[in-house]
Amino acid sequence: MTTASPGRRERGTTMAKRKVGAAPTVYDVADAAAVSIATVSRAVRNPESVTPATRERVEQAIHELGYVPSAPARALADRRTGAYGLLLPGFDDLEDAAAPAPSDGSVRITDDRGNRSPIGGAPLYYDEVLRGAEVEAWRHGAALLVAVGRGQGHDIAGRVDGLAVFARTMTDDAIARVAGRTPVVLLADEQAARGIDSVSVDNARGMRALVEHVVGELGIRDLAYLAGPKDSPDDAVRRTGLGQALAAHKVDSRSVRVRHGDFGRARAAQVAAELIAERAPRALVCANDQSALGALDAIRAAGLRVPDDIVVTGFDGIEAGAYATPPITTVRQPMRALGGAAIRALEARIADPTAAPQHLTLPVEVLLRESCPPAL
Amino acid sequence: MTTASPGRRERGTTMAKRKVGAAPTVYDVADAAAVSIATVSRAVRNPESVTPATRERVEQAIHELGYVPSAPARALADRRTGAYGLLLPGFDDLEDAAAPAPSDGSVRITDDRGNRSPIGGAPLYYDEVLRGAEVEAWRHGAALLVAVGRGQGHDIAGRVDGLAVFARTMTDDAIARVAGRTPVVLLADEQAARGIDSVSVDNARGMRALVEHVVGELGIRDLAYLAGPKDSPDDAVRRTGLGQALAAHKVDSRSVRVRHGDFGRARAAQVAAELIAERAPRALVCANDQSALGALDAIRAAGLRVPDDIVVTGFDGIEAGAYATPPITTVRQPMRALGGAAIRALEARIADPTAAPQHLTLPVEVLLRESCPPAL
DNA sequence: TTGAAAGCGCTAACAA
DNA sequence: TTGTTAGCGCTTTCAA
Repeated sequence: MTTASPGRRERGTTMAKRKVGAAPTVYDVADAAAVSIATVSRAVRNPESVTPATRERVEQAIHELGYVPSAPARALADRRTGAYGLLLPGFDDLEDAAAPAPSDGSVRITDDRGNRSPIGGAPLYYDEVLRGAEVEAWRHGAALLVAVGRGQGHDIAGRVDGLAVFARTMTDDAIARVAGRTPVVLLADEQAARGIDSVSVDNARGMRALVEHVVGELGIRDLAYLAGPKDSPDDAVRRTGLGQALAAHKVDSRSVRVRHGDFGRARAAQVAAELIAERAPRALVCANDQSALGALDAIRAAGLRVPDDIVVTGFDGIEAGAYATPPITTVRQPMRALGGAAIRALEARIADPTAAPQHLTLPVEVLLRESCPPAL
Repeated sequence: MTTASPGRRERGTTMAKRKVGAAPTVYDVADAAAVSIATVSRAVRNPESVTPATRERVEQAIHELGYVPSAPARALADRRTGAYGLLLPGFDDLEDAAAPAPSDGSVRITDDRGNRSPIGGAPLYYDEVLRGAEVEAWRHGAALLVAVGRGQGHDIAGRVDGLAVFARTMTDDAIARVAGRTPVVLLADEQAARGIDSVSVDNARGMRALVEHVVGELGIRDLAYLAGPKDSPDDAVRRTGLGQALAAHKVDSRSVRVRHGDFGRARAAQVAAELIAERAPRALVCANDQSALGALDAIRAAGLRVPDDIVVTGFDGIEAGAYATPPITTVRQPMRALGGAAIRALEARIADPTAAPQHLTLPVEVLLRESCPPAL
């Protein structure tokens, strides 16, 4: 090292020249305000700890230089990043962001009749959770890092003070590893009996309340259930709620025909059509809204009316359900609240690392819409 | 400072005891593998630069300790954070994430008939952009930080290597300030004539192609336009496209009645009803999908059929449009691609800070659905 | 109230 | 190939 190397020592001198183009640092502010870097730090973090005059000078310098504190430097010194991570499940169609295809003036025209390019309902759900989490993080002065699950989740573990992970986006193993290093909260995982904090939604009670409405209020006892995939935990808990409602009203659960779909609209339409061909139930309870949309298709195709001939219910509260014809009665999940609660759980865990694992269950809400008749 | 202070010097000794509970660092790995911290760093960053034997030992130690590099430390040394920021517009209803309302066993039942609790279509749009951005960031080994616009955007400027900002989420002033410190790309801002990079979508051409289909292919010359708010830039460019299509087919644009809505479904239904009461057009071109949904409501209420009596078109490609009855012909925005392109623009800007401002316009796609009859 | 200086965990010269 | 060491920009004792 020869001469003009701008080592830390030299930066403090009033003569130090700031490298042009580089972002201003505390040293630059300190120089400009003729104080030490410690004072700059104090003026920023704890304005009361410096005299008004000094504070004024520092603020002035900060403004003139356009100084913004370096988050990494702060994080290193603080030993906390001030950021939380949210790990979303990945979908299979993540490739199309790659195609830049700049405009050459032509506009592609696609015949989408028959709905060949479906859009899932799931993204909206995650988006809402994300917003809830972001807002809550912001309230705590923290930022939110998002990642789409690619098994590991490892890559962002070193970037955050805590990680909220959606059920089934990481292997249990990977979760255990990460949880050993940083606080983790499991989202929407009702099976979360492990020693890890979790926040989920009361699927079972939601379905129970919905079906109790159909059976109790509407007096319908001839039901069918359009289920999700056989291995879906979500479907399982919803079905539990269904069973409870039936039991509460002394409806023999064996009288309820159950058919499995895949949570998708198209498959649901097929399954519902078969069910109706066999014999139309008075009410068709669907495991999710997408399935209910499919059921609507099948019922319409069969020349029957909703809710006059068949009452239909969904689950989730997706947008398309509200816009369907008729709008679908459903159970809305508290998506924003879920995201917010996840961040709060992380904060709590950081505040008390030794507390027993917390498992929070958020309440859902039944939304009555036109696919059910008004209470009799 | 007295004795056992684990200063940096001492950490390197083989006897250094790691503070329990704290995340392991390069020093811990170095101790365990009996190498220097530089070697650990090399083994991690550039495995080829160490001998296989050393690499093996280091990897072993890393695995045993569960070591994950500290992103802040890396960022500080590298002078880059390895993260990009995405600033989303905030909605007005951001407060409900606060209500935790833990389950007390009750489930609220709300009568939502008449769709009193609408969900906007916008979130899906942003969610898709977000995913596109996340995937692209991940491809580049970077993380994605999201923030919901609160005017400043200042808070995350120090956390990222570049910031993608949606139009109208920050004041021009704030953008200029941030842009002075870190690369910024404006999203979906077709007015972006400033010296800042931008990526937007070809709204005008999309609308033009859509209307050319209606006029040219379907031979409809009796149109009405259901516009958005009078001050909406999005609406303005779409209307430009409309005008171009009309001109191309020699339809007098004064013959096209224009009514302003607010991009929302309810208002659109009112406006469309008035329009129809006056005189039903053969085709109703709507400024966005939500408006088209409202138009559908009004047309149905008027006892008319779509597309037999009136052809309806939307814009955006939201999910609900595909699920409407009938499904709505629309222009789909390349949302994922938009997010991906934003990140790529940021990378390009970082690679060459002095290049002239880039303005990229992505092509859209027309989706023909049942609200338009098949080409004659 | 202010300043000096150590140290947060890592990278990258430079030396060996 | 490996080790030593000087920072990266900030916070925080400790002294003055």
